[in-house]
Amino acid sequence: MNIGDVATISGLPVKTIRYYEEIDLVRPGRGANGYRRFSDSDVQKLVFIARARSLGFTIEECRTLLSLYEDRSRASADVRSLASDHLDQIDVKVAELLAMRRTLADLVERCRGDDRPDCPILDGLAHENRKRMA
Amino acid sequence: MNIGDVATISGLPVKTIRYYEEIDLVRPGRGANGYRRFSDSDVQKLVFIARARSLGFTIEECRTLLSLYEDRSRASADVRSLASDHLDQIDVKVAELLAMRRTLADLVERCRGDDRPDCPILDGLAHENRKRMA
DNA sequence: ACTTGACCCTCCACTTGCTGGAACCGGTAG
DNA sequence: CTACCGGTTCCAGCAAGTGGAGGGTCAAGT
Repeated sequence: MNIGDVATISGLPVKTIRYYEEIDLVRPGRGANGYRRFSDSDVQKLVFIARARSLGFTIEECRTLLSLYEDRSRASADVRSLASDHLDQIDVKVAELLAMRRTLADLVERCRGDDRPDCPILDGLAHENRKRMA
Repeated sequence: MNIGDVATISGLPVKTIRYYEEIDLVRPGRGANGYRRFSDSDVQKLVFIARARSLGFTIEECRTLLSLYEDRSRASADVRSLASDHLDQIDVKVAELLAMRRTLADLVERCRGDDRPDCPILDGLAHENRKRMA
């Protein structure tokens, strides 16, 4: 299969697939014309990677997941621990974002947003503003 | 003030402050010895930027916020719209992360995580898995 | 006066995960 | 034969810094 078809199937851009080859995530063969030839298992891998990436795993984590995927004698505990570490990281990120959201929403709410220069948002950014809770 | 003191006050790494100068967010003067000399207003700006960054504004957004900050005749509506756009972006990001979280948590939960190779996480990544909702 | 150590300087390379473009070759249809 | 789509390579760049090499400066202690 040519790279374009693989892109269609996996949902990954052509460029990204070439990049994944460059960093040795996949090793497609080559046809006589120099075109990459992707086997079914290459395609499988790319689909796998695309899913893992969409769940927020880094490339390195994907590499590890792939090697576990291909290791018929892996322990599912290894996979689980990788995944649940990642889950924790997601939770951390969500918490950070929600903290930002709270602060920012509070500032936005207090800003009239009219044509006058007076602006609690800028004031909040400029000065330590410990807001009184409720 | 020297860069180290500014770093202490703002909480920004020295390297980052130099980087901010490089991209023209601040323009400290220079002493005879070649050291950067930060005025109070430079420090103010950096504190401002540090806060804005910590709320997730990009550098370019910070640049805009700074110019609004320094524009005595700005309309607070401009600031408010920038901030509330950013708020929307945060919401999008949170929603994405929570979607990931749901999927991943579901996979993790279904994985026994023992020393056997059987693993719903890897299976989920490899095959389209439409999970039955409760 | 000399040395030590903490600061400061510049410049270059690297990070993550791609994305875009230029310049070129292969394959097929009208 | 000419389009035109698809494939190839390589080079550059994005955000937002971080790390290190290799050097200059300043203040204190001996």
